[in-house]
Amino acid sequence: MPVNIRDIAKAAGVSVATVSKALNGYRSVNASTREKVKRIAEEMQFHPNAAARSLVGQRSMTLGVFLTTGLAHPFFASLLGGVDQALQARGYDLIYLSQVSWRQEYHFVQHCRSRNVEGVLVFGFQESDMDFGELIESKLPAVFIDMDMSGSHIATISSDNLEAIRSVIRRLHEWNHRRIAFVAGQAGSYASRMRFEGYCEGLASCGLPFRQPYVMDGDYTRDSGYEAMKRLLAVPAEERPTAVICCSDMSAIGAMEAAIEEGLSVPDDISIVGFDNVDLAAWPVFGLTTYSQPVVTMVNQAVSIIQRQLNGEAPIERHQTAPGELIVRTSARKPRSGLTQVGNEWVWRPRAGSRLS
Amino acid sequence: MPVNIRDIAKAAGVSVATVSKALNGYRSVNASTREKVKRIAEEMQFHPNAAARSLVGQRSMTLGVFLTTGLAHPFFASLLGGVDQALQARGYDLIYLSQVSWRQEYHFVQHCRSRNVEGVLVFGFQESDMDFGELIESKLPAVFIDMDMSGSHIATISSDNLEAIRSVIRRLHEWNHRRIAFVAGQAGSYASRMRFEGYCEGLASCGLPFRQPYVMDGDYTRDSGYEAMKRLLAVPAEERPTAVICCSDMSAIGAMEAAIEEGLSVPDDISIVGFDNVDLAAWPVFGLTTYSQPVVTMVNQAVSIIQRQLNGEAPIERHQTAPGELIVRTSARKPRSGLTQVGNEWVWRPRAGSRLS
DNA sequence: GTGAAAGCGCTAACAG
DNA sequence: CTGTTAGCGCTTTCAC
Repeated sequence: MPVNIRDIAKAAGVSVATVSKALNGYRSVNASTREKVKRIAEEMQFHPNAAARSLVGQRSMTLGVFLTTGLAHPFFASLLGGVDQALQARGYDLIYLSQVSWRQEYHFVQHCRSRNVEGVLVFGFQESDMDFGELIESKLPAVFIDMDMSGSHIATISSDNLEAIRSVIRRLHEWNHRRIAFVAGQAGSYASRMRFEGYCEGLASCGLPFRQPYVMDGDYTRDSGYEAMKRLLAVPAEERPTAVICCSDMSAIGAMEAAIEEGLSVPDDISIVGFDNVDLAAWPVFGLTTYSQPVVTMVNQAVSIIQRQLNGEAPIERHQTAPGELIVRTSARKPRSGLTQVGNEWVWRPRAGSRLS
Repeated sequence: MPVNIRDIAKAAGVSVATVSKALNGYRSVNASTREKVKRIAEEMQFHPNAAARSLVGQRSMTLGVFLTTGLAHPFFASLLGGVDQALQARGYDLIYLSQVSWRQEYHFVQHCRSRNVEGVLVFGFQESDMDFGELIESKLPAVFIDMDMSGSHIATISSDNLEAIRSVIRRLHEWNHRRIAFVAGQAGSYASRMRFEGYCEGLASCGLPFRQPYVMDGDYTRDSGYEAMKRLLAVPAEERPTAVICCSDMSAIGAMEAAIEEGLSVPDDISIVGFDNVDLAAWPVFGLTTYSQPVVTMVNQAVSIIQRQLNGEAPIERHQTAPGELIVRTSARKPRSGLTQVGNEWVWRPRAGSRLS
């Protein structure tokens, strides 16, 4: 049923070799025959068989995407969407390699090879309990997004987590916050580690003391944010943080719920900052002030890296970083009240309860 | 680098044909040689080249997934996750065909052919402005999820939208609701149409009158739910609905926000029911009572249909339907107050405002 | 500038 | 039961 290269060779009165060359834009074929062939191919709706192509050459024009955490977290869904766009623009197709295929007995890398996948993009926050050794040792080009890996054919790309949190702290400091807490992401995840470093550096650069009780474990989920906030508030009012930075929007939302449940007003009593800027963050109920990751840029860089690797081009910047920006909504903002200067210090003042909206 | 069928033929001291047959479980090959070949293949970590395989036979072992709406809506993300699981279990790979590839000049169907995709799964609520004609006319097996299509190689599968809403209404009726409103999904989407029918039938079967002002347009988004509720409440208190059924969880959440903003308590003043049971619905802030779609069942049915079609098996049930269930949380439940019987009728009684949580 | 032919890795006749 | 062989649709030398 589908038309193949021989059909169009026949129609154009040339050989299959010429057709192939013409279609692939080789300069060795006469301009006029090239145009003719192209025109006929167009007319006959010819589309080369990808299997045949990848069988002979190496180019399968497919990239694999491996999501360690699945699609439940909206940020990764949006990353996947971005990857799709980037690939589409370059004529690549995307094959979705789920975490299910990551079984000891199966061999992820072999799967990629058998599919002639040209490279893989890996993201998700489940890093610690996965073994990427085989992938790293293989010569399969891979880009890890917001993960910390290294190997000869491996690159990583991330938003500038360090500077992100530093800038958030600077901003909070400008807004007179002096007691700033941090809710971490999944233990062992690179992003969380970097953001924690940014937290420490940010505090230092603003001359604020680091206080262990202001650092909470988490795992990027709503529930972890909720629990973290409950614990943060379980101290005398004057010791409570006035601002909390969370490693994800989901945990920030959980934190917000907990704060409100405790009768606090956000942001007047306590400011909350998220990370990612997922759709949810913009909902009026949440109005989350959050650090927006440059998804499109990151994803485009990732795909470019793989392409350059495949073309054997210039030495690759092993670790690339892209800047995002703080989106200020209502969960953290220049305070109108709540923080009061007492002597030399800004302190938190309990206020009447208020509503989410 | 990767080992091929010839390598293992050599190692096993047999011909490539024998290896191929052994590996594909043909009964015509001696049990002992079969085992031997399999063992060696295992040892040498042989994985057949998918391109070669799909070039010769028809089986590419890939299914395409076409998401008309992208991944922003969490329900579709979870459907995609389900598809992935189902495919994994059957040894299929999933190629993600985004809406971007749906350009007039490109030809979706050709793309599938060139990739030797064995069949496609289509879902998303953007039906009206897409032209599936080419796909339907092609002999490419396709299953539409919650969409209304027909054609010789086309099947559709959906949750039982009609009965879903009928059952919701029955339940609300048991809970003494008499004024039940409906917030539609995207105009022209099959699911929304069916659910509206269910709404009408449900009302009728409970002996409740249909009132046009209780039917609101929508498009499955939070914003549309919010706006719909605002309009529903813009009437004298005694005419307001006491329960609102929304065609998605997102719009239900928007509706909830609007109700609370108007000083109503959910569910004491007004009950809200969603559809889909996405993760968000279970969050305590929302506590959404919602109709849970049987994602796993639907997706498995969809994949099975395609497989049977490929195997030329039994006539296919053109339209399959799967039952879901109402998940009762707090946004709608057996009322504790708020609705009061006056004479023969239950009426809504304004109450003091309350909080989301 | 063009074409004949080899071959990518595999499966499916067909012979033996 | 096993092996030989002819392709699947394409790209790529290598002659002409």
